[in-house]
Amino acid sequence: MAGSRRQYPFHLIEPKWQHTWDEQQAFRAFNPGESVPAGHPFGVRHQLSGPVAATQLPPKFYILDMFPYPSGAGLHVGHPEGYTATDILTRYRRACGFNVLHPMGWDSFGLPAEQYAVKTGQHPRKTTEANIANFKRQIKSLGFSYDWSRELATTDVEYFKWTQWIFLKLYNSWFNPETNKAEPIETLSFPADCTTEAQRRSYRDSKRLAFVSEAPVNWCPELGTVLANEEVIDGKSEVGGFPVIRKPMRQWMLRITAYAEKLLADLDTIDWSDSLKEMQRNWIGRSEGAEVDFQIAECGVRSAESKIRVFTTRPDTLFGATYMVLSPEHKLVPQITTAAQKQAVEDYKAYAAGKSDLERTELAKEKTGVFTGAYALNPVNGEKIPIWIADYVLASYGTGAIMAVPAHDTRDFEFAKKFNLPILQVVQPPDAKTDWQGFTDDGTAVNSGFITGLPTPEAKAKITAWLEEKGLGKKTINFKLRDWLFSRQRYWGEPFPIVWKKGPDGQSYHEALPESALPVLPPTLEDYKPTSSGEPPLARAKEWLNAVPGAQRETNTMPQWAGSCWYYLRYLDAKNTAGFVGKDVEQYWMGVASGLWPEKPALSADTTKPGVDLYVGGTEHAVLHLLYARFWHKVLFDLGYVSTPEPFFKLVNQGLILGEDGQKMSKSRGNVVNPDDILKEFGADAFRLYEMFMGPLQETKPWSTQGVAGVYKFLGRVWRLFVDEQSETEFEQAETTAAAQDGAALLKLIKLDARLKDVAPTPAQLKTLHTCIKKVTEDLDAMRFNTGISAMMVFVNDAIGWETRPVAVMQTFLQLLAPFAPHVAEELWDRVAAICPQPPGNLPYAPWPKFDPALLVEDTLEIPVQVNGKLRDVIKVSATADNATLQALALASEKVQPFIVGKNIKKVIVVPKKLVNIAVG
RNA sequence: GCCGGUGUGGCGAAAUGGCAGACGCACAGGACUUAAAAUCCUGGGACUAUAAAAAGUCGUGUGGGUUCGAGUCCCACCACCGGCACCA
Repeated sequence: MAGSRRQYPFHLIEPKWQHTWDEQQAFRAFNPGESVPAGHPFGVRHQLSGPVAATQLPPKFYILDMFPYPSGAGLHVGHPEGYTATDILTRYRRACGFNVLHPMGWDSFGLPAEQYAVKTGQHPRKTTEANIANFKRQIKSLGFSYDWSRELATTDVEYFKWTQWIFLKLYNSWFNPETNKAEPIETLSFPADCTTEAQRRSYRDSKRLAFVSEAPVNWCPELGTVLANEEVIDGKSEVGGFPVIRKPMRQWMLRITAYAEKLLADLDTIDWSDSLKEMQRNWIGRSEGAEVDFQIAECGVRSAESKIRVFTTRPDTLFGATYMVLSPEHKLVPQITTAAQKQAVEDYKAYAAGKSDLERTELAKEKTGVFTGAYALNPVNGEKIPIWIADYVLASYGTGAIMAVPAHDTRDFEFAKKFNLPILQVVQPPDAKTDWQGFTDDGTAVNSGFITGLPTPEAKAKITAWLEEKGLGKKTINFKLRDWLFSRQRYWGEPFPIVWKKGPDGQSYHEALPESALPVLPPTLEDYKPTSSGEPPLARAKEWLNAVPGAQRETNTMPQWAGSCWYYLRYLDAKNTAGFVGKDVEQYWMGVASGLWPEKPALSADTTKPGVDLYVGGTEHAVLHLLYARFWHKVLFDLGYVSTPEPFFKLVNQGLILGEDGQKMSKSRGNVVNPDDILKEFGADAFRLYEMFMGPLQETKPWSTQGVAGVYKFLGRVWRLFVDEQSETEFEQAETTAAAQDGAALLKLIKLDARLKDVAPTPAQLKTLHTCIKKVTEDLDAMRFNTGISAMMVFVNDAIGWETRPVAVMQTFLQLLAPFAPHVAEELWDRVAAICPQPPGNLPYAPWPKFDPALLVEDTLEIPVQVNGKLRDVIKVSATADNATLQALALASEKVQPFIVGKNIKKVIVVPKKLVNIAVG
C-alpha cells in the first residue's frame, strides 16, 4: 500500500475545511433566547438573526453519542463508528432544516488516571487533561460537526458541582408510594411513635433516596474499593477482572428499587432494540408470586418467631412442598437449630460464608446443605416438613427462605435426590408422555386438595385467594434489582456533599451540606493509594476532613457512573451557572415538541417524540449507565426538573469492530488498528466512509484495511469527476519539487474538468441522479449507511462515462455525499461554485435535495417470465402494457415455449409491471 | 439451562413473498506504459456440456411445510455470537 499514488489531496483539504468550520462556528446549535450572529449559515438558512425565541427556531433534533472515557491509549476504530453514524445523521438533519444539537464531552473520572497517580504521584487531573487533549485532537481530525461550545468533562468543577447538586436532591427526597413518585423529604410524615429528634432523623434517613446501609457489599481488595452489583461479573470486577468478596461495610446506596416498576414499564414507551430492553427487563427481574407463612412445629426449640415466611412464584405447588430451605444467613437459623444439629449447622454456615462469590458460582453444580433439626407445618395440610439450610437459597432475594417442591423445581429436585427427601407430584404435565419429575412448566394441579384439577394459572389464583382469606399469605411481587451501591473508596471521583456529626447520644449521623457549599472540592494529596482497611484516600487529608466546624467530611466518593447519569442534560445549557439546566432550554430540546411549532416538516422523523431523539453507543452499558441514567432522569422528572419521564427516546447500539483476523481487537493479539495510521494514509473522509460501508451499523464486523482502500479509490473517482487530470499532475509536480509548500496556493493549481458545464442535464442523467437521491435519502432515514454509499457508487460509475457533466446534477450529488465525506464535498462544492449560474450557499446548510418520482418512471420494462417459478426468459415490454398483453407475450416467448408445449397450463400469474409466472402441470 | 441475535460466493455484504449475489474487496484478462504503479475497460456462485457460444442442473446452515412462486412466512433441528445464570 505504501508508495501508491495519492488519490486526491485530502491532506490539504481536510485541515482546510476543519479550520473553516471552526472559524465560522458553523455547527453551533442555538438555544432559545440566544443571539444568532449576523451571517451565521444557520441564520442565513432560516432567516434568523439576533435573539431568537423558541417559537422562531426550527424543529429541534438531539443526536447524542455516548461520551468516551479518555483513556491513555487514545481512540480506537470502534469509537468513530458510532460517532460517524451520528455525524452523518446530524449533517443530514441539518440540511433537512432541523436545529440539530450534537455535542461531545468526556467521561473523565475513572480508575486508570488514579492508578497512574498512585504509581507516579502525578495528579489525576493532569493525566486526564492530557488524555482529553489527545482524544479531542483525534476526534477533531475526523471532521465531526460537534458544537464544541458545549463541550464538558465530568471532572470539571463547574460540572461536578451540579452532579453533587443532584445528589442533594436524591438525598433530600423520598419515594411516596401513595403518589408513586419522589417527593421532597419534608412531605414525609412521621409515625406516631417517632417523637424525639433522633428518632425523626433516623426515620427520615431510612426513607431517603440516598441512604447509608451497613449491608454486606462487593469488596474488591485488589482495587481497594466496593463495587455495584452491575460492576461484578461472575464474581470478578468488571474492570480488571479481580476477585470480589462479600464484606459488611457502611456504604451510600441509592434507592433505585423504588423505581423498579417504572423502569420496567416505561421500556414499552421507548424505541430501543428488543435485545437491550430484554437485558434491562432481566436485570430488573420482576416476578409475581405469593408470600406464604409456615408455622414452626413444636419440637422443644424456643423461637421468638413462630413462623417462617417464604416467597414462591408457584403457590399452586404448595401441596407438594416436602421440606423448607433457609439461606445460611437467615436470622431464624440460630433460633430453630436443635442442639443435636448445632455443630453441623455452624460448620455449614462457616463453610458458606468462606466462599467468595466466584467460588459460589463455580460450585453451583453440586448442591450442599444441612438439616437444622427443626420442622415446619405446611399451611395447606398441616404436614410436618423438615427445615434445612443450603446456600442455593440466597439471603438477598425474596425472604431468604423457600418452600421446596422437588417434583416441580429443578434445584429442589437435585437437592431432594441428593439428600433423599420425598418428591411428591402435584402438577400433571399437559402431555401425558412427559415425566412429571422435574416438570416445571404449567400443567394441571393433582394431589392438591381443593385446587386439584385446575390448570396452573387458575390454581395459583385460587390458592392465593385462599391464603389471603386465612391470613396465611399474600400476593407479592419481587425484583432481582438491588439498590445501587453508590460510594467508592477512591480519590478521583466526586466528593459527597455530606458531613458526619455526633449526636448527644454519641451516635454519629450524616447531614447534607447546603447548596451554597457546592462544589465540594477534593483535597490535594501526596499519596493516592487506597488503604487496605477500606478507608478511602480522602481520609488522609486531615485539614480537608475537618474543614467544616463540628463535623467530619464524608470521605467516600461517587462512582464513575454519577457523571454520566445526566451529562446529556448539561449539554443543553453547558455554561449555566444558575442551575444545572435552564427550564426553557430543557423544554425546547427535551420536551414534547408538539404544539411548539405550527406544523411538522414533511419528514419521516416524528418530532413529537420527547427526549434525546437519537442516542448511539456500545452495548456494554446496557444495565449500567443506561439503567442509572433512566433512574436519575425519573427522579428529576418527579421533582419537576425535566419534562419527560424517559431521557433517551431512540437508542441504537453500534456493533463491535473486530480485528482483521476476525478476533476481538486487543493489544495481546496485536490486531489493534490505530485510526491515526488510517487517517494518515487514506484521510478522514475515506475512514468515515469505510466505517459506514463495512456493513449494518448494529452488526459485529471485521476490519479490513483493503476495504478502506476501496472506498478511498471511490473518493478518488469522485474527485476525478470534477477536476482536470492535467492540472492534477502539475499540482503533484509542484508539491514534490516546489520550495513553497503553501497548501492553499498548491490547491489553486488544480482546475475544474472541462466536461463540467452549466448545461441542461439529459433525461438519463436526471434519472441516475434522482435514483441516487431517493436511495440515499431513504437509507439515511433508516440508518442504512452501507447501501446508501453503494447507491452513490452506482451514480459515480455511471457519471464517470458522461461526456458532459451538468453542474446542477454534479452539485446535487455533492450534497448527497457531504454528510458522509464532508471535506471532499466542501472542496468540490466550493470549486464548482465558480461556474454556477447562482451562488450555491453554505454546503452544510444547503436544503437537502428532493427526488422527483416522475423522473424515475421507465418507458420500457424488463419482465421476467417464470415457468413453475423458474426463470425462463426476460421480455421487454412497454410500461403501459396491460396484463393480457404481458400474458400473451410471455406465452409466445421462444425460450418459454419448450417448457409449456404439450403441458397443461394450470394458471398464469401476472404481477403488473413485475413478473409473469406460468404454472404447468 | 433461560433470554436475545445471526447463518447468503474466496471475503465484507445486497435483495416491500416476485430475475439471489447490487455495491465493494481480493482475483483473472485486456488497454495505456520501455517496465511497473496508478488509471480505464472486461469477466466472474457451483456443476454439466461445448472448440466457443447457446443451453441445462443445482444453489441462501439442516429437514419438513404453506404458496403459482420462499433467502424472505410457518414448524422442528443444528452451529456461532451476545447477555443472564441456584432470583424460588
